Amino acid sequence: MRGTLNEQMDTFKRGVAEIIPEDELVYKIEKSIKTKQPLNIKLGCDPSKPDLHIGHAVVLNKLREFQDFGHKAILIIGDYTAMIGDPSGKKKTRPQLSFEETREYGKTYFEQATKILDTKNIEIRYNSEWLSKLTLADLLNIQSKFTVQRILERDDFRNRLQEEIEISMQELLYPIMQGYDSLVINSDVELGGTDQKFNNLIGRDMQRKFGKEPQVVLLMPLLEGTDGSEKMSKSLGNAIGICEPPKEIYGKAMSIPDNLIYKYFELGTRKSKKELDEIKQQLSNPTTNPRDVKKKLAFELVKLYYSEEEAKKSEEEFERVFSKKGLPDEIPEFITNSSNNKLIDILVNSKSVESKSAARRLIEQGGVTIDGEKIADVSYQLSGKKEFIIKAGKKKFLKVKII
RNA sequence: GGGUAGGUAGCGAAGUGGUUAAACGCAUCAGACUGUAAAUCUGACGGCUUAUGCCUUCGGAGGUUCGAAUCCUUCCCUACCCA
Repeated sequence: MRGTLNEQMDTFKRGVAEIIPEDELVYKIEKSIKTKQPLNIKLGCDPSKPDLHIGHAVVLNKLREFQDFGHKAILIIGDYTAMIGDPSGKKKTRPQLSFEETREYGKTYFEQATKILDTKNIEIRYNSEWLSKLTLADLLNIQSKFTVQRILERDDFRNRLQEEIEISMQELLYPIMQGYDSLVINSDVELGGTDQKFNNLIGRDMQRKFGKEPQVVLLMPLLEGTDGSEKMSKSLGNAIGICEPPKEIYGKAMSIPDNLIYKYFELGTRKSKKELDEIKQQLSNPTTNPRDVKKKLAFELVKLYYSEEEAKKSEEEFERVFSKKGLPDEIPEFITNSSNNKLIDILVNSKSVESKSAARRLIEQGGVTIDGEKIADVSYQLSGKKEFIIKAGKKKFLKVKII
Protein backbone atom coordinates (compact mmCIF):
# COMPACT_ATOMS: atom_id res chain seq x y z
CA MET A 1 0.00 0.00 0.00
CA ARG A 2 1.21 3.44 -0.76
CA GLY A 3 -0.05 6.99 -1.06
CA THR A 4 -1.73 9.27 1.41
CA LEU A 5 -5.43 9.78 1.58
CA ASN A 6 -5.18 13.05 -0.28
CA GLU A 7 -2.95 11.66 -2.99
CA GLN A 8 -5.34 8.81 -3.52
CA MET A 9 -8.47 10.92 -3.53
CA ASP A 10 -6.95 13.47 -5.90
CA THR A 11 -6.07 10.75 -8.33
CA PHE A 12 -9.31 8.86 -8.07
CA LYS A 13 -11.43 11.97 -8.50
CA ARG A 14 -9.71 12.95 -11.69
CA GLY A 15 -12.07 12.75 -14.67
CA VAL A 16 -14.77 11.07 -12.63
CA ALA A 17 -18.45 11.66 -13.32
CA GLU A 18 -19.85 10.63 -9.97
CA ILE A 19 -18.79 8.99 -6.71
CA ILE A 20 -21.62 7.53 -4.69
CA PRO A 21 -21.04 8.48 -1.93
CA GLU A 22 -17.73 10.28 -1.75
CA ASP A 23 -17.41 10.29 2.03
CA GLU A 24 -17.67 6.52 2.11
CA LEU A 25 -14.77 6.30 -0.31
CA VAL A 26 -12.74 8.53 2.01
CA TYR A 27 -13.67 6.29 4.90
CA LYS A 28 -12.70 3.14 3.04
CA ILE A 29 -9.35 4.54 1.98
CA GLU A 30 -8.59 5.73 5.50
CA LYS A 31 -9.41 2.31 6.81
CA SER A 32 -7.31 0.69 4.13
CA ILE A 33 -4.30 2.84 4.99
CA LYS A 34 -4.71 2.17 8.69
CA THR A 35 -5.11 -1.60 8.37
CA LYS A 36 -2.75 -1.90 5.37
CA GLN A 37 -5.48 -3.85 3.64
CA PRO A 38 -6.02 -3.10 -0.05
CA LEU A 39 -9.53 -2.37 -1.24
CA ASN A 40 -11.31 -4.70 -3.61
CA ILE A 41 -12.02 -2.78 -6.78
CA LYS A 42 -14.59 -4.44 -8.94
CA LEU A 43 -15.00 -3.99 -12.63
CA GLY A 44 -17.58 -5.96 -14.49
CA CYS A 45 -16.75 -6.79 -18.08
CA ASP A 46 -19.09 -7.74 -20.83
CA PRO A 47 -17.20 -10.26 -22.92
CA SER A 48 -19.69 -10.20 -25.79
CA LYS A 49 -17.55 -7.79 -27.77
CA PRO A 50 -13.92 -8.66 -27.25
CA ASP A 51 -12.54 -5.70 -29.17
CA LEU A 52 -11.70 -3.14 -26.55
CA HIS A 53 -11.66 0.48 -27.59
CA ILE A 54 -10.58 3.63 -25.84
CA GLY A 55 -14.08 4.03 -24.47
CA HIS A 56 -13.49 0.89 -22.42
CA ALA A 57 -10.06 2.20 -21.62
CA VAL A 58 -11.55 5.09 -19.66
CA VAL A 59 -12.67 2.80 -16.88
CA LEU A 60 -9.66 0.51 -17.20
CA ASN A 61 -7.37 3.50 -16.76
CA LYS A 62 -9.20 4.35 -13.56
CA LEU A 63 -8.83 0.80 -12.36
CA ARG A 64 -5.14 0.99 -13.12
CA GLU A 65 -4.88 4.04 -10.88
CA PHE A 66 -6.33 2.05 -8.00
CA GLN A 67 -3.85 -0.72 -8.73
CA ASP A 68 -1.00 1.76 -8.70
CA PHE A 69 -1.87 2.63 -5.12
CA GLY A 70 -1.80 -1.02 -4.19
CA HIS A 71 -5.48 -1.83 -4.33
CA LYS A 72 -6.68 -5.05 -5.79
CA ALA A 73 -8.40 -5.14 -9.15
CA ILE A 74 -11.07 -7.74 -9.49
CA LEU A 75 -12.19 -8.24 -13.03
CA ILE A 76 -15.49 -9.97 -13.29
CA ILE A 77 -15.82 -11.55 -16.67
CA GLY A 78 -19.57 -11.69 -17.08
CA ASP A 79 -19.61 -14.92 -18.95
CA TYR A 80 -22.83 -16.00 -17.33
CA THR A 81 -24.56 -12.66 -17.57
CA ALA A 82 -23.48 -12.27 -21.17
CA MET A 83 -25.71 -15.14 -21.99
CA ILE A 84 -28.53 -12.87 -20.97
CA GLY A 85 -27.45 -9.60 -22.50
CA ASP A 86 -27.02 -6.33 -20.68
CA PRO A 87 -29.88 -3.96 -21.42
CA SER A 88 -27.81 -0.86 -20.59
CA GLY A 89 -28.40 1.91 -23.05
CA LYS A 90 -29.86 -0.47 -25.53
CA LYS A 91 -33.21 0.00 -27.08
CA LYS A 92 -33.27 -3.54 -28.27
CA THR A 93 -32.59 -6.85 -26.66
CA ARG A 94 -29.07 -8.01 -27.17
CA PRO A 95 -28.35 -11.30 -28.77
CA GLN A 96 -27.55 -14.03 -26.30
CA LEU A 97 -24.23 -15.78 -26.41
CA SER A 98 -23.43 -19.39 -25.84
CA PHE A 99 -21.39 -20.41 -22.84
CA GLU A 100 -18.44 -21.37 -25.03
CA GLU A 101 -18.45 -18.05 -26.83
CA THR A 102 -18.44 -16.08 -23.61
CA ARG A 103 -15.48 -18.07 -22.32
CA GLU A 104 -13.51 -17.45 -25.43
CA TYR A 105 -14.39 -13.77 -25.47
CA GLY A 106 -13.52 -13.47 -21.81
CA LYS A 107 -10.02 -14.63 -22.53
CA THR A 108 -9.66 -12.13 -25.33
CA TYR A 109 -10.94 -9.41 -23.06
CA PHE A 110 -8.30 -10.14 -20.49
CA GLU A 111 -5.51 -10.22 -23.03
CA GLN A 112 -6.51 -6.82 -24.31
CA ALA A 113 -7.20 -5.32 -20.90
CA THR A 114 -3.69 -6.08 -19.79
CA LYS A 115 -2.49 -3.50 -22.27
CA ILE A 116 -3.71 -1.12 -19.59
CA LEU A 117 -3.88 -3.02 -16.33
CA ASP A 118 -1.09 -4.20 -14.12
CA THR A 119 -1.04 -7.97 -14.43
CA LYS A 120 0.31 -8.48 -10.93
CA ASN A 121 -2.33 -6.97 -8.77
CA ILE A 122 -5.33 -8.50 -10.38
CA GLU A 123 -7.84 -11.24 -9.92
CA ILE A 124 -10.00 -12.58 -12.71
CA ARG A 125 -13.30 -14.16 -11.88
CA TYR A 126 -15.89 -15.61 -14.16
CA ASN A 127 -19.32 -15.02 -12.71
CA SER A 128 -20.54 -18.39 -13.92
CA GLU A 129 -18.44 -19.69 -11.02
CA TRP A 130 -21.19 -18.75 -8.58
CA LEU A 131 -24.17 -17.87 -10.73
CA SER A 132 -24.35 -21.29 -12.32
CA LYS A 133 -24.57 -22.86 -8.90
CA LEU A 134 -27.54 -20.89 -7.67
CA THR A 135 -30.64 -22.93 -7.13
CA LEU A 136 -34.08 -21.63 -7.79
CA ALA A 137 -34.53 -21.27 -4.06
CA ASP A 138 -31.37 -19.15 -3.84
CA LEU A 139 -32.56 -16.98 -6.66
CA LEU A 140 -35.97 -16.53 -5.10
CA ASN A 141 -34.34 -15.51 -1.87
CA ILE A 142 -32.20 -12.92 -3.61
CA GLN A 143 -35.11 -11.64 -5.61
CA SER A 144 -37.27 -11.26 -2.56
CA LYS A 145 -35.02 -8.40 -1.46
CA PHE A 146 -36.08 -6.32 -4.44
CA THR A 147 -39.34 -5.16 -5.86
CA VAL A 148 -40.56 -4.87 -9.42
CA GLN A 149 -40.86 -1.13 -8.94
CA ARG A 150 -37.26 -0.86 -7.85
CA ILE A 151 -36.07 -2.64 -10.96
CA LEU A 152 -38.37 -0.71 -13.25
CA GLU A 153 -37.00 2.55 -11.91
CA ARG A 154 -34.15 2.06 -14.25
CA ASP A 155 -34.50 4.51 -17.09
CA ASP A 156 -33.63 1.97 -19.79
CA PHE A 157 -36.56 -0.10 -18.72
CA ARG A 158 -38.79 2.88 -18.22
CA ASN A 159 -38.03 4.19 -21.68
CA ARG A 160 -38.56 0.88 -23.31
CA LEU A 161 -41.81 0.47 -21.46
CA GLN A 162 -42.92 3.84 -22.70
CA GLU A 163 -41.78 3.26 -26.25
CA GLU A 164 -43.45 -0.13 -26.27
CA ILE A 165 -40.21 -1.95 -26.89
CA GLU A 166 -39.98 -5.40 -25.45
CA ILE A 167 -38.14 -6.18 -22.25
CA SER A 168 -37.44 -9.81 -21.65
CA MET A 169 -37.71 -11.41 -18.22
CA GLN A 170 -34.07 -12.29 -18.18
CA GLU A 171 -33.03 -8.72 -18.80
CA LEU A 172 -34.98 -7.73 -15.75
CA LEU A 173 -32.81 -10.12 -13.82
CA TYR A 174 -29.57 -8.76 -15.16
CA PRO A 175 -29.02 -6.05 -12.52
CA ILE A 176 -29.77 -8.57 -9.79
CA MET A 177 -27.16 -10.97 -11.05
CA GLN A 178 -24.60 -8.26 -11.49
CA GLY A 179 -25.34 -6.99 -8.03
CA TYR A 180 -24.91 -10.45 -6.67
CA ASP A 181 -21.39 -10.49 -8.08
CA SER A 182 -20.54 -7.60 -5.78
CA LEU A 183 -21.83 -9.52 -2.82
CA VAL A 184 -19.84 -12.63 -3.64
CA ILE A 185 -16.51 -10.93 -4.21
CA ASN A 186 -16.92 -8.42 -1.41
CA SER A 187 -16.20 -5.39 -3.48
CA ASP A 188 -15.36 -2.11 -1.80
CA VAL A 189 -15.58 0.00 -4.89
CA GLU A 190 -17.26 -0.77 -8.16
CA LEU A 191 -16.13 1.02 -11.27
CA GLY A 192 -18.27 1.59 -14.30
CA GLY A 193 -19.45 3.99 -16.95
CA THR A 194 -22.34 6.27 -16.09
CA ASP A 195 -24.60 3.90 -17.99
CA GLN A 196 -23.86 1.31 -15.32
CA LYS A 197 -25.14 3.45 -12.48
CA PHE A 198 -28.28 1.47 -11.89
CA ASN A 199 -26.60 -1.92 -12.00
CA ASN A 200 -23.83 -0.80 -9.70
CA LEU A 201 -26.25 0.68 -7.21
CA ILE A 202 -28.13 -2.59 -7.09
CA GLY A 203 -24.83 -4.16 -6.08
CA ARG A 204 -24.63 -1.65 -3.25
CA ASP A 205 -28.19 -2.48 -2.22
CA MET A 206 -27.49 -6.16 -2.43
CA GLN A 207 -24.58 -5.99 -0.03
CA ARG A 208 -26.58 -3.93 2.40
CA LYS A 209 -29.54 -6.29 2.30
CA PHE A 210 -27.25 -9.17 3.10
CA GLY A 211 -25.63 -7.32 5.97
CA LYS A 212 -22.35 -6.38 4.31
CA GLU A 213 -20.65 -3.03 4.06
CA PRO A 214 -21.95 -1.54 0.81
CA GLN A 215 -19.61 -0.77 -2.06
CA VAL A 216 -18.86 2.71 -3.27
CA VAL A 217 -19.89 3.32 -6.84
CA LEU A 218 -17.47 5.27 -8.96
CA LEU A 219 -18.73 6.24 -12.37
CA MET A 220 -16.73 7.47 -15.31
CA PRO A 221 -18.17 9.61 -18.10
CA LEU A 222 -18.90 7.92 -21.37
CA LEU A 223 -16.56 8.84 -24.15
CA GLU A 224 -18.08 9.90 -27.43
CA GLY A 225 -16.87 8.14 -30.52
CA THR A 226 -15.04 9.63 -33.46
CA ASP A 227 -18.32 10.95 -34.85
CA GLY A 228 -18.48 13.24 -31.84
CA SER A 229 -22.06 12.50 -30.89
CA GLU A 230 -22.78 8.87 -30.09
CA LYS A 231 -21.17 6.94 -27.30
CA MET A 232 -18.16 5.08 -28.54
CA SER A 233 -19.14 1.64 -29.64
CA LYS A 234 -17.84 -0.81 -32.14
CA SER A 235 -21.23 -1.50 -33.61
CA LEU A 236 -21.75 2.17 -34.38
CA GLY A 237 -18.45 2.22 -36.23
CA ASN A 238 -17.14 5.18 -34.26
CA ALA A 239 -14.67 3.39 -32.02
CA ILE A 240 -10.90 3.54 -31.80
CA GLY A 241 -9.81 0.03 -30.90
CA ILE A 242 -6.78 -0.28 -28.67
CA CYS A 243 -5.57 -3.23 -30.73
CA GLU A 244 -5.98 -1.55 -34.06
CA PRO A 245 -2.85 -0.86 -36.08
CA PRO A 246 -0.98 2.27 -34.92
CA LYS A 247 -1.78 4.17 -38.09
CA GLU A 248 -5.46 3.50 -37.64
CA ILE A 249 -5.42 4.74 -34.08
CA TYR A 250 -3.56 7.83 -35.16
CA GLY A 251 -5.82 8.52 -38.12
CA LYS A 252 -9.02 7.95 -36.20
CA ALA A 253 -7.88 10.18 -33.37
CA MET A 254 -7.26 12.93 -35.90
CA SER A 255 -10.79 12.65 -37.17
CA ILE A 256 -12.49 13.50 -33.90
CA PRO A 257 -14.20 16.88 -33.62
CA ASP A 258 -12.12 19.61 -31.98
CA ASN A 259 -14.35 19.99 -28.97
CA LEU A 260 -13.52 16.47 -27.86
CA ILE A 261 -9.76 16.88 -27.81
CA TYR A 262 -9.58 17.73 -24.13
CA LYS A 263 -12.00 15.01 -23.11
CA TYR A 264 -9.97 12.44 -24.99
CA PHE A 265 -6.84 13.63 -23.26
CA GLU A 266 -8.48 13.57 -19.87
CA LEU A 267 -10.17 10.21 -20.19
CA GLY A 268 -8.11 8.41 -22.78
CA THR A 269 -4.54 9.12 -21.73
CA ARG A 270 -2.61 9.11 -18.48
CA LYS A 271 -1.65 12.76 -18.52
CA SER A 272 -1.21 14.36 -15.13
CA LYS A 273 -3.37 17.13 -13.82
CA LYS A 274 -0.64 19.63 -14.64
CA GLU A 275 -0.27 18.44 -18.22
CA LEU A 276 -4.02 18.51 -18.66
CA ASP A 277 -4.13 22.10 -17.50
CA GLU A 278 -1.50 23.00 -20.06
CA ILE A 279 -3.51 21.36 -22.79
CA LYS A 280 -6.61 23.18 -21.72
CA GLN A 281 -4.75 26.44 -21.86
CA GLN A 282 -3.35 25.74 -25.30
CA LEU A 283 -6.78 24.92 -26.62
CA SER A 284 -8.27 28.12 -25.29
CA ASN A 285 -5.50 30.17 -26.90
CA PRO A 286 -6.85 31.51 -30.22
CA THR A 287 -3.43 31.35 -31.88
CA THR A 288 -3.24 27.59 -31.39
CA ASN A 289 -4.30 25.45 -34.29
CA PRO A 290 -6.38 22.72 -32.64
CA ARG A 291 -4.97 20.32 -35.18
CA ASP A 292 -1.58 20.50 -33.52
CA VAL A 293 -3.01 19.62 -30.14
CA LYS A 294 -4.96 16.82 -31.76
CA LYS A 295 -1.76 15.51 -33.28
CA LYS A 296 -0.30 15.32 -29.78
CA LEU A 297 -3.33 13.40 -28.69
CA ALA A 298 -3.06 10.97 -31.58
CA PHE A 299 0.63 10.57 -30.86
CA GLU A 300 -0.05 9.96 -27.20
CA LEU A 301 -2.63 7.28 -27.88
CA VAL A 302 -0.36 5.32 -30.20
CA LYS A 303 2.47 5.66 -27.71
CA LEU A 304 0.23 4.36 -24.95
CA TYR A 305 -0.80 1.22 -26.78
CA TYR A 306 2.35 0.65 -28.82
CA SER A 307 5.50 2.71 -28.46
CA GLU A 308 6.96 6.11 -29.04
CA GLU A 309 8.62 4.79 -32.15
CA GLU A 310 5.34 3.60 -33.64
CA ALA A 311 3.77 6.90 -32.73
CA LYS A 312 6.44 8.74 -34.67
CA LYS A 313 5.99 6.49 -37.67
CA SER A 314 2.25 6.99 -37.63
CA GLU A 315 2.66 10.71 -37.45
CA GLU A 316 5.07 10.78 -40.35
CA GLU A 317 2.79 8.71 -42.48
CA PHE A 318 -0.20 10.79 -41.58
CA GLU A 319 1.56 13.94 -42.67
CA ARG A 320 2.78 12.32 -45.83
CA VAL A 321 -0.51 10.79 -46.92
CA PHE A 322 -3.04 13.33 -45.80
CA SER A 323 -1.30 16.65 -45.39
CA LYS A 324 0.91 16.23 -48.43
CA LYS A 325 -1.37 13.88 -50.35
CA GLY A 326 1.41 11.36 -50.73
CA LEU A 327 1.44 7.61 -50.52
CA PRO A 328 1.42 5.38 -47.46
CA ASP A 329 4.49 3.20 -47.10
CA GLU A 330 2.56 0.00 -47.27
CA ILE A 331 0.15 -0.41 -50.12
CA PRO A 332 -1.71 -3.64 -50.71
CA GLU A 333 -0.78 -5.24 -54.00
CA PHE A 334 -3.12 -6.63 -56.54
CA ILE A 335 -1.90 -8.72 -59.39
CA THR A 336 -3.90 -9.18 -62.53
CA ASN A 337 -3.17 -10.30 -66.05
CA SER A 338 -3.27 -8.11 -69.09
CA SER A 339 -6.50 -9.60 -70.39
CA ASN A 340 -8.32 -8.25 -67.38
CA ASN A 341 -7.12 -4.70 -67.08
CA LYS A 342 -10.40 -2.82 -66.80
CA LEU A 343 -10.26 -0.37 -63.95
CA ILE A 344 -13.75 -1.20 -62.79
CA ASP A 345 -12.99 -4.92 -62.58
CA ILE A 346 -9.77 -4.35 -60.73
CA LEU A 347 -11.58 -2.29 -58.13
CA VAL A 348 -14.13 -5.05 -57.62
CA ASN A 349 -11.75 -8.00 -57.78
CA SER A 350 -9.33 -6.45 -55.33
CA LYS A 351 -12.26 -5.90 -52.96
CA SER A 352 -11.59 -2.18 -52.90
CA VAL A 353 -15.30 -1.61 -53.39
CA GLU A 354 -18.36 -3.66 -52.62
CA SER A 355 -19.88 -4.06 -56.03
CA LYS A 356 -19.56 -3.06 -59.61
CA SER A 357 -22.22 -0.45 -59.18
CA ALA A 358 -20.31 0.99 -56.26
CA ALA A 359 -17.14 1.08 -58.36
CA ARG A 360 -18.98 2.81 -61.15
CA ARG A 361 -20.35 5.38 -58.74
CA LEU A 362 -16.97 6.04 -57.26
CA ILE A 363 -15.43 6.62 -60.68
CA GLU A 364 -18.29 8.78 -61.86
CA GLN A 365 -18.02 10.93 -58.78
CA GLY A 366 -14.34 11.53 -59.26
CA GLY A 367 -13.16 9.42 -56.36
CA VAL A 368 -10.63 7.36 -58.28
CA THR A 369 -7.15 8.36 -59.34
CA ILE A 370 -4.44 6.40 -61.10
CA ASP A 371 -0.90 7.58 -60.42
CA GLY A 372 -2.40 10.79 -59.12
CA GLU A 373 -4.56 11.47 -62.13
CA LYS A 374 -8.30 11.58 -61.81
CA ILE A 375 -10.12 9.02 -63.91
CA ALA A 376 -13.73 9.75 -64.76
CA ASP A 377 -14.17 7.19 -67.51
CA VAL A 378 -16.08 4.17 -66.28
CA SER A 379 -14.73 1.92 -69.02
CA TYR A 380 -11.10 2.94 -68.49
CA GLN A 381 -8.48 0.26 -69.04
CA LEU A 382 -5.01 0.16 -67.57
CA SER A 383 -2.32 -0.02 -70.19
CA GLY A 384 1.13 1.11 -71.19
CA LYS A 385 2.85 0.10 -67.98
CA LYS A 386 3.23 -2.83 -65.67
CA GLU A 387 2.50 -1.05 -62.42
CA PHE A 388 -0.07 1.46 -61.30
CA ILE A 389 -1.03 3.10 -58.05
CA ILE A 390 -4.77 3.41 -57.71
CA LYS A 391 -6.43 5.52 -55.08
CA ALA A 392 -10.09 4.78 -54.49
CA GLY A 393 -11.90 7.18 -52.23
CA LYS A 394 -10.10 8.84 -49.38
CA LYS A 395 -8.27 6.00 -47.77
CA LYS A 396 -7.91 3.08 -50.11
CA PHE A 397 -4.72 2.61 -52.00
CA LEU A 398 -3.87 -0.23 -54.32
CA LYS A 399 -0.72 -1.17 -56.17
CA VAL A 400 -1.72 -2.98 -59.32
CA LYS A 401 0.73 -5.18 -61.16
CA ILE A 402 -0.11 -6.42 -64.58
CA ILE A 403 1.51 -9.64 -65.68
C1' G B 1 -58.35 -16.71 -23.59
C1' G B 2 -60.64 -11.93 -25.86
C1' G B 3 -59.71 -7.23 -28.32
C1' U B 4 -56.59 -3.50 -30.89
C1' A B 5 -52.28 -1.75 -33.49
C1' G B 6 -48.15 -3.26 -36.07
C1' G B 7 -43.80 -6.09 -38.98
C1' U B 8 -41.26 -1.61 -45.59
C1' A B 9 -34.05 -0.96 -47.67
C1' G B 10 -28.31 -0.10 -42.20
C1' C B 11 -31.95 2.62 -38.82
C1' G B 12 -36.41 5.65 -38.34
C1' A B 13 -40.61 6.44 -41.29
C1' A B 14 -44.19 7.39 -45.90
C1' G B 15 -46.82 4.62 -49.35
C1' U B 16 -52.74 0.85 -48.85
C1' G B 17 -53.95 -2.02 -56.79
C1' G B 18 -50.42 0.45 -62.00
C1' U B 19 -46.09 6.49 -63.75
C1' U B 20 -42.81 2.52 -56.96
C1' A B 21 -36.15 0.07 -56.74
C1' A B 22 -40.19 2.32 -53.30
C1' A B 23 -41.16 9.76 -50.68
C1' C B 24 -38.66 11.94 -46.48
C1' G B 25 -35.08 12.04 -42.30
C1' C B 26 -30.67 9.88 -40.05
C1' A B 27 -26.39 7.07 -40.96
C1' U B 28 -22.94 5.88 -44.90
C1' C B 29 -19.89 6.91 -49.38
C1' A B 30 -17.81 10.42 -53.03
C1' G B 31 -16.75 15.55 -54.73
C1' A B 32 -15.95 20.94 -53.38
C1' C B 33 -13.96 23.58 -49.14
C1' U B 34 -10.31 21.92 -45.36
C1' G B 35 -6.83 20.45 -40.49
C1' U B 36 -8.51 12.91 -43.42
C1' A B 37 -11.44 17.79 -38.86
C1' A B 38 -16.35 19.89 -37.63
C1' A B 39 -19.98 22.90 -40.16
C1' U B 40 -21.73 23.90 -45.08
C1' C B 41 -22.81 22.94 -50.32
C1' U B 42 -23.27 19.14 -54.38
C1' G B 43 -24.06 14.20 -55.78
C1' A B 44 -24.70 8.98 -54.86
C1' C B 45 -26.94 5.44 -51.85
C1' G B 46 -30.32 -3.15 -54.17
C1' G B 47 -27.59 -5.91 -58.04
C1' C B 48 -26.12 -6.89 -63.17
C1' U B 49 -22.27 -7.53 -69.27
C1' U B 50 -25.09 1.15 -68.68
C1' A B 51 -29.26 -0.63 -70.71
C1' U B 52 -34.54 4.97 -71.55
C1' G B 53 -32.84 -3.16 -70.57
C1' C B 54 -32.88 -7.26 -67.11
C1' C B 55 -33.00 -9.51 -62.18
C1' U B 56 -33.96 -9.40 -56.75
C1' U B 57 -36.52 -6.65 -52.60
C1' C B 58 -41.68 -4.24 -48.59
C1' G B 59 -42.11 -10.66 -41.91
C1' G B 60 -42.68 -16.30 -44.36
C1' A B 61 -45.57 -19.40 -47.72
C1' G B 62 -49.54 -19.71 -51.12
C1' G B 63 -53.53 -17.28 -54.00
C1' U B 64 -56.61 -13.33 -56.86
C1' U B 65 -55.21 -9.93 -60.97
C1' C B 66 -53.07 -7.96 -67.43
C1' G B 67 -50.52 -5.77 -63.01
C1' A B 68 -49.56 -6.47 -55.68
C1' A B 69 -45.55 -3.48 -50.62
C1' U B 70 -50.78 -2.52 -51.45
C1' C B 71 -56.52 -7.35 -52.05
C1' C B 72 -57.48 -12.70 -50.09
C1' U B 73 -55.85 -17.28 -47.26
C1' U B 74 -52.53 -19.18 -43.91
C1' C B 75 -48.31 -19.24 -40.82
C1' C B 76 -44.54 -16.64 -37.80
C1' C B 77 -43.18 -12.38 -34.72
C1' U B 78 -44.02 -7.76 -31.48
C1' A B 79 -46.47 -4.10 -28.50
C1' C B 80 -50.82 -2.26 -26.00
C1' C B 81 -55.70 -2.98 -23.49
C1' C B 82 -59.12 -6.49 -20.97
C1' A B 83 -59.14 -11.23 -18.23
